[in-house]
Amino acid sequence: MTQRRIQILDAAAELIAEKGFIQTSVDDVIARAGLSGKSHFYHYFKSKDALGHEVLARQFDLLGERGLAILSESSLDPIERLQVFIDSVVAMQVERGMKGGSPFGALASDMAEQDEGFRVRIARVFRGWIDEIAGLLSQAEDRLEEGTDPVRLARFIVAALEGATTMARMKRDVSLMHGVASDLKRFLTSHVRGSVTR
Amino acid sequence: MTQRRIQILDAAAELIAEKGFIQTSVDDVIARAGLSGKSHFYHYFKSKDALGHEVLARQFDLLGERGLAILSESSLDPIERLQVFIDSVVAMQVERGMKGGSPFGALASDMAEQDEGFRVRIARVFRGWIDEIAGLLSQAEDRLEEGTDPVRLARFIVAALEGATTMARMKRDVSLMHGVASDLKRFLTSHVRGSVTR
DNA sequence: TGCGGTTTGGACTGACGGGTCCAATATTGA
DNA sequence: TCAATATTGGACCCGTCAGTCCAAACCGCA
Repeated sequence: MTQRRIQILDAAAELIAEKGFIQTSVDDVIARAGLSGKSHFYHYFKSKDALGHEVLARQFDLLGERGLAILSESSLDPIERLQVFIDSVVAMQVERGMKGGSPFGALASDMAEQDEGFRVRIARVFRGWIDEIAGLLSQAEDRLEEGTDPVRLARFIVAALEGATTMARMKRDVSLMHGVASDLKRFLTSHVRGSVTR
Repeated sequence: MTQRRIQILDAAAELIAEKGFIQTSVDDVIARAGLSGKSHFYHYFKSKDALGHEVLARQFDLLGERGLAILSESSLDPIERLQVFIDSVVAMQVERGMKGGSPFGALASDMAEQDEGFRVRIARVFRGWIDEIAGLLSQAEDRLEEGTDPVRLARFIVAALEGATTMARMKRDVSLMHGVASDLKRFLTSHVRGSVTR
């Protein structure tokens, strides 16, 4: 029951990451999940869109968990944690062989165009990450250079990661991903008081 | 003849920017371009994919022109030009009311998934921008901080702009776009010798 | 063994989209 | 003016896909 739902969600997540939402047919999902018969699928999900929304929500949870695990690793100070976090986003993308969807943007960019509900949902996901990172930066606020706005810096970090992932995906270029990430970390430290900017 | 082709290309570019490539049907294009009858369309284009490729190439040319006009504005020094350029990317996105596709990435991210040819083409487009910007940075190499790699910096700039556009589109947030752009300019100047980093 | 319900398979429907075809209409040139 | 050629309109074909429906298989359970 719930078992099966998860099976379907996993299969769908994979396919959506590979081909995009529109390009993924319900039949594809069924095949990948190893069910046969559509009624089976429609027994668990109201519609393809409903599935999409759930995949997105789930993806967010999974990334959130993974991100949170790092972002709350208390043996490191907030700034270091953030750096490890950036590396882990890179690692996730490399893992997928540069093929998979970005953190969420590209994965879901066609979803966003599909209906307004998706767009709002994706926007919320971005917001979630930004908030998490901004929270971490705030923790280290006393170490930040005068006038550094945590939210703004968080936005920049997420934007750069998002863009790097999209570009790396298009160019199938792992080194690009690494390059941007390390520049980003340097950018981050340049906002930290007393650290050597280069 | 060529006139009509351009009409079709313009219509298609609009629609693709709004809805994505897959979501745009040939009938949509025909309606927007004011033709009636499909044969008319197929008289000018071999297939929908062929149209897509041409739109992409054209978009690149148009952006290239616009970008080049700024990037070669000789009354400003290279670094200033680059800053104006960043602003103009922002302006383009704001113009489209945060709806349109990013410089190209999101606009075409579903294209990329559609067929390998698109992906390669989009990758080339990114490369074009990076090369242009890197060239400009090289011109000012003597003013850059020791050890700054123009290509790498150029990649970072393009990635950040790309990501900012995607995020801004999802969140329908103009200020995000501006924020990232100004942070990016600050990042840029931090690589220029003797400039005040903040 | 036989009766209730649930799970499963897969045929089917209807809409939509890409692409073709051909007939009608304009356009050219002699 | 007339025929040959280029342009136009739109009906049509075919494949795909979301979503429905029903019949068969499978389950307890008596």
